[in-house]
Amino acid sequence: MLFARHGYAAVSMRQIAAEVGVQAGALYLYTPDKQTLLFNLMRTHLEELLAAWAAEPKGETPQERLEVFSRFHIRFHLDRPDEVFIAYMELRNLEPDNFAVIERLRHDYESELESILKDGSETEDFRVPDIKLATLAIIAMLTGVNTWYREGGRLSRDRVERIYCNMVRRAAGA
Amino acid sequence: MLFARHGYAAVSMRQIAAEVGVQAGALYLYTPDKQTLLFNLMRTHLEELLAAWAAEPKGETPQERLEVFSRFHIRFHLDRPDEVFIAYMELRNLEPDNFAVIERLRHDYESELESILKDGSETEDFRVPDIKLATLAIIAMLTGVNTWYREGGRLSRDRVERIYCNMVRRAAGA
DNA sequence: GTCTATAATTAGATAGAC
DNA sequence: GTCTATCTAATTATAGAC
Repeated sequence: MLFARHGYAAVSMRQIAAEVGVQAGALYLYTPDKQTLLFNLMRTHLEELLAAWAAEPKGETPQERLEVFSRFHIRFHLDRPDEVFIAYMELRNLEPDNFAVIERLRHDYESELESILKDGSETEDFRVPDIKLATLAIIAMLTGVNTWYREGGRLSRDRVERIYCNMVRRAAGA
Repeated sequence: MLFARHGYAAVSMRQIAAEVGVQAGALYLYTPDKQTLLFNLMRTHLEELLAAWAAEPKGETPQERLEVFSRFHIRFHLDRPDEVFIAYMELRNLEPDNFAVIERLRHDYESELESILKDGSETEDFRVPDIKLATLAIIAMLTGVNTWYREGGRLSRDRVERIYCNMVRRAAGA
């Protein structure tokens, strides 16, 4: 997607139209304006993320749940590099109302990991000095895969998932 | 800085001029064009990062060196949120030649952590299945602090540094 | 449903007065 | 060294033909 490669502000409606194969005016049959186009891309992405996580079979123990989450996060994000990039990079180009909606969705997702770490801390499966901080640190680490992973590179996806799972597990003090 | 808040492409030379307190034409006394302005911001930031790291007193053991690096990284990045944001977000707006220079500088910095992890793996201070991957994962985790940390928030900087050090140490299998 | 044409605005960059 | 004025090109969005 053009937004991912060049950024929302740098891409014109004409360029988008050319990529889709229509003239610029025709785009306005599908979106009221450029801002709404960006907003819907990001909203759809995050709603799909939450729906996919809800449909994921959960583990029993906190340790299993943490591993399931880590693998799910990497898999889902590597499958959608463009959408992930946009969802992280274009937040500042959202108008305030749209921004609030997106932030809410993102927070809902973070809460899923947070509750795993919280449960695991109470059962002493994990040892984290600060649950919120660990949540954000682990998500940052996992999402970082998207910045360097390339299909057909040195490491297979399964190998990457396994290594990151290991680091996450240890970062959580498991 | 305006580039950090709204993005390179979204900010006009007129807006920059207004912030500095001059008219648009006067900016071209200080930069040949907008692209060079962005490039110099990013280059200066990364050169200062490398210079500051070079001036940092290193530890003796791999474990000490990893802790020094983690604390240095967090401290330096929290001191310059705007520059960090720009250096990470505006890579795609650099022209190819400029991009190559910036990427080289970034890689030089990553190599510093990589060599710590490599040395520590050989002495068995650390246990990482893949050194390059651990390097990128740790840097992503540390840089993630900038996305949520706010001065005067719930946790002091020293506390944040300490917690992250702990997670990094564990992620490295120390 | 798509195109062409265009309105209204804004962009980066330059020229010349002072 | 800065400002005013301006050039050229590109922008979002709309109107109306087909």
